[in-house]
Amino acid sequence: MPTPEGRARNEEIYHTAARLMVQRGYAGTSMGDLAKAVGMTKAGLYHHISSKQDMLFQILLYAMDELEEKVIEPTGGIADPEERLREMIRLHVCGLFEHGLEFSLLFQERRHLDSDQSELIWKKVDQYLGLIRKAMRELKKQGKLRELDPDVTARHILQTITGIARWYSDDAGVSQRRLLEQTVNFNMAAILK
Amino acid sequence: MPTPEGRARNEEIYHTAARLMVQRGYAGTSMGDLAKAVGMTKAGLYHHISSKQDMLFQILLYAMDELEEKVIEPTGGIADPEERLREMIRLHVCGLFEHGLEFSLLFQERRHLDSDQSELIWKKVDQYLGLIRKAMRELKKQGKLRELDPDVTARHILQTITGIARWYSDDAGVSQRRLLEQTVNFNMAAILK
DNA sequence: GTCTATAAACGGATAGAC
DNA sequence: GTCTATCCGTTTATAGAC
Repeated sequence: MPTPEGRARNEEIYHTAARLMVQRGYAGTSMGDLAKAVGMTKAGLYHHISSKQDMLFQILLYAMDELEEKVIEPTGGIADPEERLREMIRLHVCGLFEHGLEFSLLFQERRHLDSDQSELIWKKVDQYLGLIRKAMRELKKQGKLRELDPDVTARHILQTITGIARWYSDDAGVSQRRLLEQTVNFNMAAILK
Repeated sequence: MPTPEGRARNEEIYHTAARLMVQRGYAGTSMGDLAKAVGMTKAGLYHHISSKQDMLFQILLYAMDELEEKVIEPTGGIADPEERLREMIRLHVCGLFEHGLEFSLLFQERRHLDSDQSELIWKKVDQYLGLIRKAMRELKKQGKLRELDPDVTARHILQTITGIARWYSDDAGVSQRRLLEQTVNFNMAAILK
C-alpha cells in the first residue's frame, strides 16, 4: 500500500526521529535505530536527509513552527492578558498530547547544532518567553500581578509545561483533561494577586 | 603538586563527569571527553571507575544522598507544613548553586542503567515527591491549600526547581538570591489559598 | 527509492610497560 | 596511578547495483 495522497515518507521519518530523540536524546538515538523504526536501512534514510545534525535542525524548525501555529497565532488576538496567557498555557499543553509539540523539548539538544543554527532556534524560544513576559507586563498595569521577576517567572511557567513531556505517560494515573486544568490553574495562581 | 589531604582524585572525576553529563547528556559525553577534562587518558580513568554505566549509577547515588543530607534531613523536624515546604524549596535551590544538587537532573538518564539500579533511583525520587505531597496533605487539613491534584502539583514544583539547572547561568541577569526568593514565592503562591 | 556492501571515524574497554 | 598501544564493536555516511 503506497501512501495515497502523497503524504510524504519524509514526514514519517522526521516524526519518528523526533519521538525517538525525545525518549533517548539526540546522541542516544542512532541512525540504525531510526532506520529500523521506520522499516528501512540506514542507506535508504540518507536518500531523505542530508545528515543527522541537519535532521535535528529541521525537526527543531518544525517544532517551533508548530508552536507558532498551534499556540501563538490562535492567541495573538486575545485582548485580555489574563485570558490570553491562560489560553496559551492551555493550547501548549493540549499540543503536547495532540500535535508534535513535545518535540520542542529537543531544543535542549541545540548544543549539537552549528552555532548559527542554534542561535536561530534560541531566538524563537526567547520570542515565546517574551510573549509570556508581555502578558505579565499588561497584567501588572491592571494591578492584577503579584510582585515578581518576569524573566524568572516566564521560565518557571514554561518549565511546568514542557516538563510534562518528560514525566507524563498515559498510565500516569491522571487524565489529560485533569492535567491540562491543573497546569493552567497552578501557573495562574502563582502569578495573580 | 599532589593533592595534600588525600582529597581523592576519584571525587574530581565523578564531579567532572556529572558536570559534563548535565550539559551534554550521558550518551553525548564520551570517556575521551571526560579524560581530557580531568587531564588524563582514557586508560588512566579506568583505574578509578569500572565502567561508564557504573559511573552514572554512582553519580546518581551521590546526588540522591546529597538531596537527603542537604534538603530532606534539615527540614524533617519542621512541624508547620507551610514552613517545611518553603524551606525544602529554599534549600534545594540553594543546593543547586553550592553543592552538587544539579546532578539530580541526571535521574532522567536512568534509562541507561540496569533495571534494578534504575528502580532504586526512581524509588528515591518518588520518596522526595512524596514529601512534597505530604506537606500538601497537611496544608489541606489546615484549610490553607487550594483545590489541586497532589501528584501533578508535586511534579510541577519539582520541575520549577530542577529546571533552574537547565537554564540558569551566572550571566543570566538574575542574582542567585533573587532567583531563590522568586522560586519559593512562585510555588507557594501557586498552592496556597 | 531502496538495497548490499563498505569506508572512515569514534566509542568503550583492556594489556602491559613504567 | 598513569601512560602508550591496541582490540573490537558501533556509528555516521557514501558507493554503486537494482
